[in-house]
Amino acid sequence: MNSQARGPVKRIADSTVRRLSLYLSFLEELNGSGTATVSSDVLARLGGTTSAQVRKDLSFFGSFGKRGLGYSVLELTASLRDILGLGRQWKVCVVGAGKIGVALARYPGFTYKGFNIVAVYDTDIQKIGSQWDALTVRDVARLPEDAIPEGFDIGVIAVPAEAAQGVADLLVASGITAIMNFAPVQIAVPADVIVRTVNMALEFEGLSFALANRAK
Amino acid sequence: MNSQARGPVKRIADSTVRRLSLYLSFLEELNGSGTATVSSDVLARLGGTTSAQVRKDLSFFGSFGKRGLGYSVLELTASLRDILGLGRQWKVCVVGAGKIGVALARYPGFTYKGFNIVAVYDTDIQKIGSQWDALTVRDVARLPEDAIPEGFDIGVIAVPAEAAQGVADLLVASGITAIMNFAPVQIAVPADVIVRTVNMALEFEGLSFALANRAK
DNA sequence: TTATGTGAACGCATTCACAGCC
DNA sequence: GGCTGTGAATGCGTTCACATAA
Repeated sequence: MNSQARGPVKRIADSTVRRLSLYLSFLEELNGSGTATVSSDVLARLGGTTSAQVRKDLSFFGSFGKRGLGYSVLELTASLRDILGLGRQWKVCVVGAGKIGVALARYPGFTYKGFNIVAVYDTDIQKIGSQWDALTVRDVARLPEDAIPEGFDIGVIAVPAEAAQGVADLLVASGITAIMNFAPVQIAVPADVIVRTVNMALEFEGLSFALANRAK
Repeated sequence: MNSQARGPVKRIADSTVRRLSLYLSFLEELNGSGTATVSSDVLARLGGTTSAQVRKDLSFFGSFGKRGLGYSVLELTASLRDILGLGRQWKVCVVGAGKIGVALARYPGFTYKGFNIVAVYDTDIQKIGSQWDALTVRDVARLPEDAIPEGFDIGVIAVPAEAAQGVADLLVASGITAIMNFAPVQIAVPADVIVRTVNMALEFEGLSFALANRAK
């Protein structure tokens, strides 16, 4: 098989996808510093893993390197962007015009990576109509009628835990099939809807566990 | 072996710790609704896993249930809080008085879970001295001299990517051995320092991958 | 010689299945 | 009878080791 094969044949592990994202960020940095070529060994060191792991991760998607030489930084960057679906723009709508939404919108490289926040919704009558950078906060009741014409790809849940499931139901009913959930609860959705939950409480509790159980 | 054993004998998988945190959140909700007893099966359904998984997760730390009956919600809550190191208060200092720091400080249940933000630092002369809820933003240069007397347990990195490694070095030099990193870069620290990185870009790229590669 | 690509071996997390106790 | 606790079996991600190509 020669380079540029695409489309995973078997299911790809989450851990692999996370590492691919990491490799991409390193490649973009290397690009900036004018490096033309990298080896799996260098990428491994940057990512805290092994060269075999790097090569295996890439091998699921094709052959991108040259034996004896390594990988072209430019080409591998392009391949990874393609693999991760970053070759296109995703339209993101955010429900909940609070702190998390603001942090997201201003997150460095967010738009750059192809995630465009095109709409913001809230239930709070105080917030509806207010400006939010270039966007006007809309009434969440309008979400179902907006979703199709505006072509939202991803819905972000940035509301308190109690409201999260209701928002998820609304997103699903509006035809949105990919959800990023920042509320600290599990949400239930149909099998064909993709959900990822980022739960800061879990992260801190993991740190707490490590602290409490470390060898003194 | 009877109930209340403690201290993991073997290394515990990250995935296990995450699930324990999840179970705890369910238990707290059950507590609120006055439920006295749960089975591993109920916890499994809430967490999207299997009853065997729940029992196995708990078994690493002891025997907490009654055969034929299930688990006392109250007792298991207490045990999990203990296991996760949430029985005590952790003193947290945040470096970077930006959006993420604000989101953190106002995150529901953050203080409740035992994480107390006791200091905030920044390099920006504009921000130093300003009020940040009950706290005054301090000059990051003061961090090393504050760390020991104020007893910081955890340092939070909430600065841009470029500044993250420098802050990490400063935290380590100040004697802080547990770091929560919100900057979208890997940071290097000595082996005895615990680091957890929360990288929102990675989460979104994972969603993008799932979207791009899902069966149409 | 150097570094990739990959089948095979390995180790660990998950699942199974059932003995043990309420 | 119901549900826990756990050794054993399974499955899967990681690591190894080497054939392959520049």
